[in-house]
Amino acid sequence: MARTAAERGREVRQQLVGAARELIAERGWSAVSTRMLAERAGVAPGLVHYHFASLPALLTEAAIGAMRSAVEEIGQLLDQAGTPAQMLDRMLTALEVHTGRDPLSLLFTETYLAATRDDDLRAAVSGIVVDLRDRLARWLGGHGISEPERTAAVLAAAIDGVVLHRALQPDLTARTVAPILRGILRTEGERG
Amino acid sequence: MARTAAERGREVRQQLVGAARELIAERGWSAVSTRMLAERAGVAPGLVHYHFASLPALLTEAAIGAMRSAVEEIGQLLDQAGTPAQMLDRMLTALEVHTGRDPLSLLFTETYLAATRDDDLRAAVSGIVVDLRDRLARWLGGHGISEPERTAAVLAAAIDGVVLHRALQPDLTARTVAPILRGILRTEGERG
DNA sequence: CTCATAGTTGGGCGATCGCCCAGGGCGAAC
DNA sequence: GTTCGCCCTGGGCGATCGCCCAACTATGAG
Repeated sequence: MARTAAERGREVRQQLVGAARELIAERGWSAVSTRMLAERAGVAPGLVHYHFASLPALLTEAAIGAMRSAVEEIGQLLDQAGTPAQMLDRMLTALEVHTGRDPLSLLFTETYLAATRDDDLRAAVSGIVVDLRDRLARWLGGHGISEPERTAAVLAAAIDGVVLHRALQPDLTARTVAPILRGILRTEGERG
Repeated sequence: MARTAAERGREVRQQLVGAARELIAERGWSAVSTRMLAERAGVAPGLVHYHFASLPALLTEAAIGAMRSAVEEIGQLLDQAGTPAQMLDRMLTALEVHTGRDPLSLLFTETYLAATRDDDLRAAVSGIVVDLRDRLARWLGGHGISEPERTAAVLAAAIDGVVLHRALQPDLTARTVAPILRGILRTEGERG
């Protein structure tokens, strides 16, 4: 088949993925319908099931893709940071954009929840989280933090928790959280 | 009206609330239907709209009630704990029951998300979280912890984050988390 | 006993759901 | 110029949705 038609096809597919990311955040994972997706993407309703095997398949692809991109961004942030305290500050500053009610935050939390009800999604999300945790642990270990694996796990969870709470408590800013959360990072010499 | 009939009515209403708590956790907030609720509660479908103004009203009452009970339990836990470290241990031990995929954990996270899309629910949830945060802050302040308000906010968020992550990472046990999270608790003398 | 009232029943309303599919458009291959 | 194959259209399928309501039961008040 032709370049142009195939290209338009790819573009439609990508627009559906983008619409899915928006709508999962706006309405919630299980409240997204095929017709809503088509309208948001500006395409005919039938196209959803042409490009994707099912509605869950589209939602899963959209969510997993977004999570992979986010982990990649955090990975770059790690490479640029010098000290652990600086890393935490940059991480929280980057998080400042996410009010907890922004599309990306909500998409992530929705995906966590949906993953508890879908085996394929759970495996994919779990893999991504483990990947991030391991990268974070390696970085922490290389910068003198004791118990890097457990610290990385708790730090990742705490940050997600802050985003979750921030949706309801807007005063939970990076500036507020950073000094407290820094207590998690203990160097080898210190004693907790 | 009679005692017995009124009592049976109250009982039916309570069974619907209980069914709502189960089903929100199992299927997700927006995937709970009136017919599912009636079947789970063992009552006729029409009763849902006899006892409750709407489906969201039932879900909201169920979720808010569960959250209030949980906060009350944590309050009692605070009264019984001696030192901050002991309090954290007891809190995490109590949390051990919640695998992150248990009904209560999922109900809470579903409620957080639903609250971002419903003003009434958001106001109610926000009030409960603030209440818990304040009680925790008062306790921390009274036990020599510096910056009790911010510490309480971060601690509450971190614990919710751990529960969220535990749904996908079962190895995130209380034993693993406690020593790291303890770093958040700094006494007045210490320097972060 | 009669009436009023609260609780209950089960089906019906229009709308929407996921998914499907017959058929049209259209550039590439030959 | 004909054929092929991919992309796309839009309506239809049965099921389910939230909500409603006329009719029925049961029980305390008069």
